[in-house]
Amino acid sequence: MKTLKYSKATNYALHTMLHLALSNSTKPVGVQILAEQQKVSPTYLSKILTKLVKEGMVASASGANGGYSLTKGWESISFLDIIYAIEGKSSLFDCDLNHGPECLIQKVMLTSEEKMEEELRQQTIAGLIAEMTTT
Amino acid sequence: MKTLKYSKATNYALHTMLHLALSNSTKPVGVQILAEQQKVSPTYLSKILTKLVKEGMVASASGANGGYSLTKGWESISFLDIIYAIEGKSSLFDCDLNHGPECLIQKVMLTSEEKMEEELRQQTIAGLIAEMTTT
DNA sequence: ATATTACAGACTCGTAAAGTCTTTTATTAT
DNA sequence: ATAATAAAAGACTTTACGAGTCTGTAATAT
Ligand code: SF4
Ligand code: SF4
Repeated sequence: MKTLKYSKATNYALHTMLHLALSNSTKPVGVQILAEQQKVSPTYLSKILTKLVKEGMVASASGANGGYSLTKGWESISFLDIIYAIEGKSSLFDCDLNHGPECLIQKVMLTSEEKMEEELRQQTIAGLIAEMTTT
Repeated sequence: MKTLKYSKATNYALHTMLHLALSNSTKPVGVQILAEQQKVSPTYLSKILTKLVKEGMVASASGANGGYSLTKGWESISFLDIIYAIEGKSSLFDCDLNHGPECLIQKVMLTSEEKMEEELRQQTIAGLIAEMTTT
C-alpha cells in the first residue's frame, strides 16, 4: 500500500529546510535555486514553502533580491515541526466509530506513534548540520 | 494530507484478528459474521483475510462449516505483523535518488520509524486480550 | 448432488496527491 | 514613476491508488 508513506511534499520540505540552513542566511534564497536542486517545478515548491512560511519557520521577501530564509530561532526547528507543517498533525490511525479512550487498539496505535514522534521531536535541522560538519 | 495514514484495510485486519482471538477457535468463523460486525462487505473483507492467510497467521477452511481461525502460535502475533501483512514492509520514507546509507535525513527518518515499530512489535493481540480480561 | 464457503480476478468509483498555468500582490532598483 | 523581480493565491489538469463491487471458480461437508 502507498498510503502509509510520507508525501513527496514532506521530502521537498526537509531538503529545502536543510538547504536554507546551510546557505548561511544573510541574503534570502530564491525558489528557483531551491527548485532546481531538487528537480521540482518552482511553482510547486512555492506552494510548499508557503506552508512553511505560515508556520513561521521560514521568512519570505517579495521583490528583487527577495526569496526565502530561515526565521530567527530556526535552530530549534525539529523534524516533527516540518512534518507537521506539511502532513498535518492528525494521527496515523483513526477509526470512524470512535469508542472513547478506553479502546485498547487505539491506545496501542497511538502510543507507538508517539514513540516515533518523540524521536522526531528531538532531531533538529541544526543537529543534522552539526553532525555533518564534525565528521 | 491523507497519505501518512493507515489504510482502512489495516483497521479491518486488526479488528478481525481481535475477533478471531476472542471467539475461542474450536470452530472457524465465517466471513459473513466478521463482516457484519465491522459493517463492511464480506467480499472485500475476504480479500483482506486472504492476505492474513498467506502470511500464515490465519487458517482458512472452505466448504460448509468452513471459515477462518487463528493458526497455532497466534499468541505471538504482534501488531506489527498484522500491519506488515496489509501495508507491506517498506519504509514510510523513501526518496528516489537514494544516496546510500550515509544520508543523515534518511537516518533520522528510519530510526524514528524504528522506534514505532519496536513498540508495535511488542504489542500482541494476546496481550490485548489479557489486558481486557484482567480489568 | 447440492449447499456452503473461501479464493481469484476483472472491474468501477472517488478522492487526493502531484504538478501546471495564470493572475495578483508586494518589493526593490533605475 | 516605472519597470523588473519574486512570492502568493487560486483555478485547473493529470494520475494513481485505495476502497469497494461483481462474477465466477475451487474446495469441502452433508
Ligand atoms: S474498538 Fe477501538 S479501534 Fe475499533 S472502532 Fe472502536 S475505538 Fe476504533
Ligand atoms: S540526501 Fe538523503 S534523503 Fe535526500 S535524496 Fe539523498 S538520500 Fe534521499
